[in-house]
Amino acid sequence: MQQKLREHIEKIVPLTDDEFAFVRSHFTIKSYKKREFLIQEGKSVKYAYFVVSGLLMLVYNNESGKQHIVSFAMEDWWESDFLAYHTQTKATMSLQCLEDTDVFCLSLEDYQKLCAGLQKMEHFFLRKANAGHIGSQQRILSFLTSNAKERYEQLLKRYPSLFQRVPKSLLASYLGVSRETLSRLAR
Amino acid sequence: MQQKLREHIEKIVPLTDDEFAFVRSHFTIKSYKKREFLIQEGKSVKYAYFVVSGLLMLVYNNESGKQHIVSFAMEDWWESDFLAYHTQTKATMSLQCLEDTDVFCLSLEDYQKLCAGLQKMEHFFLRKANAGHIGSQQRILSFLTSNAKERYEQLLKRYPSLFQRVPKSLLASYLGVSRETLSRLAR
DNA sequence: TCCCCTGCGTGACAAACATCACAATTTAAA
DNA sequence: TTTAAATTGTGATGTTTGTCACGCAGGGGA
Repeated sequence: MQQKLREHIEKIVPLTDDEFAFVRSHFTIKSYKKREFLIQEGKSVKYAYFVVSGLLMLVYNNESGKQHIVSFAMEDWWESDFLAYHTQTKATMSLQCLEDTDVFCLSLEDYQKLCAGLQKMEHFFLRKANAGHIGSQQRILSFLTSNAKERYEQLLKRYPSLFQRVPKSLLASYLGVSRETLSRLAR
Repeated sequence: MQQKLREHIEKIVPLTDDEFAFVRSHFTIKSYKKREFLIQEGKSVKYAYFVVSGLLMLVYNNESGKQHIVSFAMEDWWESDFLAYHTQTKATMSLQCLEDTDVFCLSLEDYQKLCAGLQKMEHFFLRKANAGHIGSQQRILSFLTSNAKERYEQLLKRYPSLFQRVPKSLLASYLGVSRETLSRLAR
């Protein structure tokens, strides 16, 4: 499990054993069962999470109780309600397990200590944040340029494994269409 | 003009005069006229830009020539085709002036030198990247949760000045609706 | 001055999509 | 095993939005 984290970081910045020991000391490990919540709307957000195995969804529930999936987080992804995390405010979104999931947890304080104590890690997180920003912008672009069917096909192409792992109704909620429409598209 | 850049950075990390001189030495200044391009689709992306004054739009043109606005960049914003910039590939988007605009330009090489030479600046860019990521995620959320009219009202509320500064057809293109639909909504 | 281009509004119609209702099937829990 | 809940497909219908067409007003350049 440690190894997973180390390999992930070392794709961007190589670490000595001592450095990794330092990094490692800032994280805690937790395991969650399917349907459990890592973050609940309205509560404070203690951690950012690195997914070792399993699958999470980041969900926003609007006033009328409709759920909108902002993101799926699979193996090797970082996830949190980052707005609430960084500003230390209450979560507006929830982070929930779609499968049994193992994560590394990083508190904001440890995140800051880690960045301050090891420039490599600040660099690592900068790269991750840039990638996250770019990824979100691509998703915006797909909303601007593509209709439901095209967005569905893009998702299918990019994350084929999702179609085995999550119900179609959740994919619809990620794509921004009703489950009925998605069902009719997938033909 | 220098002062603008310094104040912007110092909102996040305080700098000594020497440090700012070091920072400053990595940037060049350019001025563009309305309708000029800072980045053109298909060409390489030399710089990330910090907007001192004026207004830019980041645009994606699809195969059929329809234009989609990914982002407006006003005073104090950083903008580029960040995917092409960071990966040193050809631009898939264009960055164009909507008003006469003054910018600081930062090449990727200078960006890397700046981050490596002054941890404060790596920290600064990390904060900016996180903010950018969070901002994009909010925009995704507005696509998921809101119809055209609601997105229009959110934009109106958040960036009221845009309505004086850019034609409605471009706002439509940012919101992901046709200019006709926007025209009918705004009543 | 005249003219052309841009921006904006609006009517008519078509396409995309949401919603409601119901049924069939699969999955999970008791 | 039995029962309840979750998942999926599909028809009918209404709403939202896009597309095409047209007219009008204002501003800048020849």
